[in-house]
Amino acid sequence: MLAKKESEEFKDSISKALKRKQTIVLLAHSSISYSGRAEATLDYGDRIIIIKPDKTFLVHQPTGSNAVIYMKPGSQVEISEEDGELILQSSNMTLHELVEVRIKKIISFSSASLSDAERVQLFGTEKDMSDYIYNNPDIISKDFKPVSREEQTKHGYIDVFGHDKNDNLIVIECKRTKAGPGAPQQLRRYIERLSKSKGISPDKIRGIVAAPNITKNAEHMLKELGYKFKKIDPPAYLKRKKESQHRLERFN
Amino acid sequence: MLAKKESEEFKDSISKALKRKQTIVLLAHSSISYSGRAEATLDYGDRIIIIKPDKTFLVHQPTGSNAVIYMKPGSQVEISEEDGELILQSSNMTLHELVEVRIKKIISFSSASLSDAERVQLFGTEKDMSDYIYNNPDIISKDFKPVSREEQTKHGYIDVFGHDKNDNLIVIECKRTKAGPGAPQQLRRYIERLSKSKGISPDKIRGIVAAPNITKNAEHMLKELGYKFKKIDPPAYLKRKKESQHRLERFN
DNA sequence: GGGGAGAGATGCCGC
DNA sequence: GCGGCATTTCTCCCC
Repeated sequence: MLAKKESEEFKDSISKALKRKQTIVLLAHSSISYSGRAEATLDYGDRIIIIKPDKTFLVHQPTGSNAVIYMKPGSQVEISEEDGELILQSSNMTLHELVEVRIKKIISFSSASLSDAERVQLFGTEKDMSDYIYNNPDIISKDFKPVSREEQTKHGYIDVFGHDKNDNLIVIECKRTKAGPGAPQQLRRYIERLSKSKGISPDKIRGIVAAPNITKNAEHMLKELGYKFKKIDPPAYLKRKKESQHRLERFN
Repeated sequence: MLAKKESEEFKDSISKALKRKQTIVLLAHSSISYSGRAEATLDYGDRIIIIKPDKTFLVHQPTGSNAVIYMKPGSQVEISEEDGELILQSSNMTLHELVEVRIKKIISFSSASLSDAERVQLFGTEKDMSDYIYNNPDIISKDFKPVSREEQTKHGYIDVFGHDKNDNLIVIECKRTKAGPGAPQQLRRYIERLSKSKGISPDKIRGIVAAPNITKNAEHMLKELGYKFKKIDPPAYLKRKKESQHRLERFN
C-alpha cells in the first residue's frame, strides 16, 4: 500500500513525464487486467511497466521475452488513485480496448526523453533467399531459367517464377526455416490459380519448395501433389560459413 | 562517450545486479547487432534495454510494441569496455546466437529483485470458442450433434467434430477473428484425411468454418470446396454484450 | 483500409 | 524434441 504522500508524488511525476512525451519505466508490485479482443487478468506480482511516447503500453513479467499484457501505440493513458493504490488506465476508444494496472508498491520509477530515428536492418529473410535463388538458379536445377521474383498474382505472390529448357513453368515457394504443411498448400493454390489463368494443365507446371528442411508430413503432401523439395540453406547461414564466422568464432 | 570513472561504476553496478539475479532496466544511447538465425543491425539511438533474471535480453525502441532485438531466456550476459563504450554481450552457445550492445551514454539505470509467481488468465481464445460451440450446438444448426472437441487426428486436430440427423459427419474449423484462406484449406485437409481414414466419400462430410467474419477470397474458396460459413461471435464479445459492458461503458 | 503472407516470429500442447 | 497450430499474434506490402 502506497502512502498518500508517496502516491501523490508518483502520480505527479508520471503525469509530468506523460505530458513531456517521455518514455516511462516502472518496476511495480501490481495487478493487471485487459479487456478488448479478449479478456485477461493477472494477479498481484512484481512487473515491469513501460509507457512509450507513442502510448504503447507494455507489462512484462520478470521472465519470458514477450509482454504479457499490452496496448498498441495510440492508446490513451490516465492516472488515478483508489484505496491506496495508484491506478494506470490505458484505453483505446476505436479498438474498444482497456488495460488497468493497480499498483500497490512502486519499486523504481524512471522517465526520459528518448530520441531514436534508426530502423533495424535485417538480413537473411525469405526475400533475401528468393533473391539468392533468382541470382543463382543452378542451385535449383541446371536448366532452371528464372523470370521474376515475387510475381504478383491477384491474390498472393509467387516467390520465384520461371521455366525449364522445355518451357515448362516452374513455381518456387521459399521458406527460410523448415517447411511445414503450409508450403505445399500454398504451392498448390498458386499453381491451381496459375493453371486456370493461363489455361495450362497443372501437370505442366513444376512446383518446388525450397527450404533448409521440411517436415515429414509436408514432404508426403508434396509427393502426393507431384511437387519437389529442394534443400536450400538461407543466405545468412551460407554467408556465415563463407566468412569463416568471424563474429561467431567464440562458438567454435 | 562515457567517462572512465562513470563507465567503471556502471559496469560494477550491472555486474552486481546480474550476480544477484536482479532485473535490469537501462535507458541508453547505443547501437545493437544481432547474429544468429539471421543478421540484424541497428545504428545508434536511445533504447530501452532489459535484462531479466532468466537472462531474457530485450532491446526496445521508443516506439512500437515489440522488442526489435532480443535473446531468448537462458542466454549468457557479459560486460566489457572498449573505446569509451560499455559493451553488453548476450550469447547463446547452443543456438549460436549473439547480441552486442555498444553503449555510448547511459540515461538511466535501474535494478531490482522482482518476485512474480502469477500467470495470465486469458479468456476468449479459439479454444473457448470451440467449447462454446460444443456446448451450444444449435448456433451451428438445429440438427447438429457434437461428438468431440479438438479431435486428435494423427496430424493436426479438428476443432469441433460431430454429425447431423442423417449421420453425415460434420467438421467445424473455428477462427476467433476473420477467417482467411487458411481456414478452408485446413478444412479441406482435415476432411480429405478423414475421408481416407474412414473410407467415406468426401461429399458425405460437411465442412463448416465458424468465425465472426470471413474474407471474400476465403468465402469463394469455401463455396468451390462445397463447405459452409457460419457467423459466430467469439465468446468474449458475446459475454460482454450480455454483461451490459460494465467495464467498457466508457466507450458507449 | 482490407487482404495476404512472413517473422530471428513465440508459445502451447500433444505425441 | 518434433510437429502442427493459435496468437489480443505483429508487421509489411500491395491492391
